[in-house]
Amino acid sequence: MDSKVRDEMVAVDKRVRDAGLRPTRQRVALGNLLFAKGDRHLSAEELHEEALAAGVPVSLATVYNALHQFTEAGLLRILAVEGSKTYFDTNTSDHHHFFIEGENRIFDIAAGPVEIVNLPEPPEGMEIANVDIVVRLRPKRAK
Amino acid sequence: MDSKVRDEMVAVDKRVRDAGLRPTRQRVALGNLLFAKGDRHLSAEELHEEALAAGVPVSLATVYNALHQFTEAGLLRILAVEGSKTYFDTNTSDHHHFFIEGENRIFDIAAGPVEIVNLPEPPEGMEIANVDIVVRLRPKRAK
DNA sequence: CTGTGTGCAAACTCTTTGCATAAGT
DNA sequence: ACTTATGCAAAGAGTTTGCACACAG
Repeated sequence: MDSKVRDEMVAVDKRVRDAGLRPTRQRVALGNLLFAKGDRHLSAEELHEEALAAGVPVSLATVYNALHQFTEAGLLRILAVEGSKTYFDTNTSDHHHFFIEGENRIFDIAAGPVEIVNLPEPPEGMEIANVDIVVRLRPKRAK
Repeated sequence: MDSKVRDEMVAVDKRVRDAGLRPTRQRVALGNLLFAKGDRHLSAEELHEEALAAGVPVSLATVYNALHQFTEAGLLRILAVEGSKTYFDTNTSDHHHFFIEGENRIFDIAAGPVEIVNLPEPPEGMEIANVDIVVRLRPKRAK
């Protein structure tokens, strides 16, 4: 194994530990799949399949557990898209998404210049947790 | 029955008819519940309960059917909020939402001045169907 | 060792479907 | 009459839970 990969695994181990979770085989393996390749948008089932494909025989229930624990720890965010499945985003910073109707594909909008103006104040006693923008796309129809 | 209510029911009948749907008792009754009171955010189950409470013994399957048919006809929109339930919005014009974490409550952001600047171009061959902004709120924590 | 995590299967929730009956045009 | 809609119950998808066994500290 080259040193870069090993460093990543050490880093994931630390992230999991810092989140107050035991760095078990399964959690570290899932963490590696999630965090090693940049920003990802995954459902539990997709991650489960990836794990099996990677030779980590983790159960689906454990994948759900890990995803929720990571989310509580701030390592993941849940994406607000309609549809039956829950998607998790490995990028927890403020950024936004394109969503392709019909295909259930999601990808990031480059974070840079997008900005919302004139957002109203939240009601008394509430504060803004975050702002999600979803730009729903459809195939351009022929003229 | 006063003339205003009767006029509303005639209008709903026409909306349903214009959508290419037979104005059956159930669809008209559901349409009235949906459209008579301004903008609403409802799940299928909530609408079902309202219908029963209003003395319209409609089945849950029919509520789902009607909601989807109305959505296809452009009379409703599906809200993009995470969570297991699907919410339907009776306001189909471009507007945005506050979402209260934990309570699953949704309400409109006054449409007026909110604006997004510097939204990137959609990828080749795609066009924007719509843009949803969800502002997630949480209770302000004491200082 | 001790306690937390995991895996399995069963349970649960929300939604959709199939088919006989009822209602609209 | 003819066709489409409805209601019921059962199936389906996604997710969660309970409990015995395994593993990390």
